[in-house]
Parts: sequence; structure tokens; C-alpha cells
Amino acid sequence: MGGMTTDTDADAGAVRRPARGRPRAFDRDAALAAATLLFWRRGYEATSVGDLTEAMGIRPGSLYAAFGDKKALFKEAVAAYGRSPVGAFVAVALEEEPTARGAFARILREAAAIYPDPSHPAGCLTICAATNVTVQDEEVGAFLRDLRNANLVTFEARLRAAQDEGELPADADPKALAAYFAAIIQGMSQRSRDGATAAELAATADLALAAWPA
Amino acid sequence: MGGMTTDTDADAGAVRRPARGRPRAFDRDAALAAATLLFWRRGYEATSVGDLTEAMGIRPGSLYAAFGDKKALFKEAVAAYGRSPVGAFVAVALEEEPTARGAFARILREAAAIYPDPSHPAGCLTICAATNVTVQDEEVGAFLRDLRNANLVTFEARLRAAQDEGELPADADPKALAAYFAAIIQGMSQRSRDGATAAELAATADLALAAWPA
DNA sequence: CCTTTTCTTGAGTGGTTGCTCAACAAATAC
DNA sequence: GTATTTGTTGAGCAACCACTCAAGAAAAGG
Repeated sequence: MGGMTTDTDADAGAVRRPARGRPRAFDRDAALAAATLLFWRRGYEATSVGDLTEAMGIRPGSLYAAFGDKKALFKEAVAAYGRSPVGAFVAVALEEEPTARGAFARILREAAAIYPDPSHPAGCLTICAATNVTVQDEEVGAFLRDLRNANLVTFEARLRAAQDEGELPADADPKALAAYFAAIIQGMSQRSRDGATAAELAATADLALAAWPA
Repeated sequence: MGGMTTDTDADAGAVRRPARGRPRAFDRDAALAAATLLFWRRGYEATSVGDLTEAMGIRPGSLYAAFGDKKALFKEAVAAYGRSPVGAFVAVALEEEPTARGAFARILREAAAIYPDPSHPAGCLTICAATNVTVQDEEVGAFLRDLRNANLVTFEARLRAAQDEGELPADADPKALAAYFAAIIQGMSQRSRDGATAAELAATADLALAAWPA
């Protein structure tokens, strides 16, 4: 997801050859991280460009030169969030856990610990940052909705694989289970935004796991 | 919740004596219903006063004369939503069902049918209409958050009563169960907004009920 | 009839929104 | 050195935001 139109870090990891013109006076990654936190806390439209420039410590012109526009900055923020531990724990659990049951148990328990963690805004950015958008920003809402629905497909694929391997009984419904876990995770994100504690969410996670087919 | 500052329907149910001045040229209830639909679909801040006046078929002056301001109109819309079948089904189920298990089973199954119903915006207004708000509208966000958390307390009270009556085993945790059902309901609302069908949500509801203590 | 009360209308308020641009600054290329 | 390239700056753009108000209109009271 790197290589935005106005960006210059196309070959990440390569030695950063000094660019030709005047060098950027601010840390692009740090500014993006600040923007991510703001979008995460307030959401896309409730965060103004003025809020962003203030938090990023730059002037509007620098923001538009470095990131394109507000929408592109948001998409980069979502990508940065997805690379962070908080945004990647679901994918990591699915990859690392040998069993589907182990993966979903870990996902729910980690969500219970991570979502209410006070070191960052509560809940999941992908779930909550663009739920209320005006007509002209519907694209942003659809962007996150597609990410959420893609997650659902990933869940279903993992569960279907578990069924093929015999971990899940033949009469289980992978699609229904995937939708159920997606709903629980989204509900836990919301509850954490409403003030739910890690302990409360851990109890919710344990109860949710009771739905796993016997 | 009637009797707003600028309203004249203080004694509801009484014969509507013709008021003294020029009569209102529009149907206040119909206008409020139109506003409710708009807030429900887009959320508080993503709905502009211009959107509202257009949908309500009135000019800004009439809106402010009849409802106060945008914030007061929103609170009236939330109250109207709460009086509607869609907004009241949770309370109705808790009141009508003799057992707690029956009540929560009915709540989840009705949510699965109601939330994706195409005759109105998807999901629950209380859950989704003010998740992304600017700093100056934080009060509106807190208003809905308090409603959601009050619902949680109601759930817990019903479950505790069930435990006292022996319906729930002594080792069950009413608070944890209440939080779990709240999370599932909020998750189902979100899923319906993301396009989940009634069938998918019904399956989610059935899986969720597996958490009920044996 | 005239007065009083209330509602509607249309123009318009100051403030904020996302965004732009000319001028200037700081680097490399030659 | 000069030319070229890119970033920063501060002023400022049109569009929209929630909201207001004077003038006129439609009712009841007397």
C-alpha cells in the first residue's frame, strides 16, 4: 500500500538517497502516526485538516504536498494502523495459531486486552473511524466497510479450512461462525469505546467462545 | 420526554385547543419522523440542517421555531425512535417475556429481523448515529453513550432477577452476561449496516445464545 | 374593525471547512 | 557561481456550516 502519488519512498528498505530538492523538514512517519491517532479517536470527518496540521506540527501546504489530500492521508493512516501491533493482531493470530479454535480464542482475548488499552484510542480504527459520513465522503465509509467485509471472508476461509482438516465438525457452518465472530469483535470494539474495561471484555470473550461447535 | 421549550403539546392526549397565533403549516410529527430517518441513516453531524429542512419540507426558521436547534431536534428524534417499534423492541421483549432466557432469545432474533429491514435505515440509531463527533458535539456522543450504558444496566438487572428466581445458575455472572449480550447486539447492528442479511444475523443470534449458562 | 400572537419566508450572519497559490528557502546538478 | 528541484510559509479562496432576523401572513381575542 506504499507509493502514494506524491510520495518518494517507493523502494522502502533501500538506502535513502538524498533527494534533489529541499529536504522535508518534518518526520513523515511521525506526522502520519499523529494523524492516525486523531482519526482513530474522532473519526474521519470529525477530524479537521486544522486539527491534523496542529497535531502533526506542520502547515496545510506541507500536508498536501506530502500526503495529497485529507482522504489520501486517511487511507495512509489506515494502512499505518494495519501495520501496527494493534491493527495487525487479528492477522497475526490467524497466521501463528495452528488451530482455528486457538486462533479465534486468541483473537477475542487479545481484543479484550488491546481495545481498552489507555495507551491509544479505544477500539478498532477500521471499525469505528468512518461510521458517520456525509454523502460526499461516502467513499471513505465504503473503504472501511470493504476492509471489514474482507476480514469476514478471511475468517470464513480459515474456518472452512478447519472443517476440511476435521477440526470443525461437518455440520458446523463456517460462514455463520465467521459472521458471529465478526459481530462479537465489532461489538467489543464499540463496548470499549463506551468505557468497557479489559476485565469486562475478557468475560465477554470467554462467553463468546461458548459458541464454538462441540 | 415531550414538553420541549418551544413546543406547545405539553398535555399530550388532551383535546388540541386551537392555538392563538398563526397555526403551524406542517405536520410536526411527520417532520420529526423525516428528521429521525435522516439522523438514523447518516448520523448526527453528517446530517446538515440543510439536509433536514429539505427532507422535512420546511425552511430553517420553521425548524428552529418548532424544535429549538439541531441538538434538541436530534434528542427529540432519538425519543421518537425509542417510541417506534424498531426502537422499543428490546424493552418490550424484556417486559413481555416471562423468562430471561426467553427475553434475550427474542431480543436477538428480533434484532436479526429488524436491523436489516429495508423499510428503514439499517441497524440501531442509538448505537450508530453519534459514533464520530467533533469536540464541540461531544455532548451528543455522550448522550447516546449514556443510553447504551443504561441499557446494559437494565440487562444486568433482568439477569440478576433471573438468578434470584433460580432461572440462572448461582455461578452465572449477570454482569458479564449483560455485557456479552450488549456487545452482540451492537455487533449485529454494525453488521447490518455493513450489509448483513436477516438470515446471516439470525444465524449469529442462534450462535450467540449458546453462551447461555447450562 | 384592530390588536395580539404565532408561524413562514428569504435574505443574510459570522465562523469553519478542505484546499490553493505565489513567494521564499534549502537542497543537488552542472 | 547559476539552474533546477522540492519543501515551507502565510495569506486567502469558495463553499458550506448552524443559525438569526425583519417583514409579512394567518389565526384568535376583543
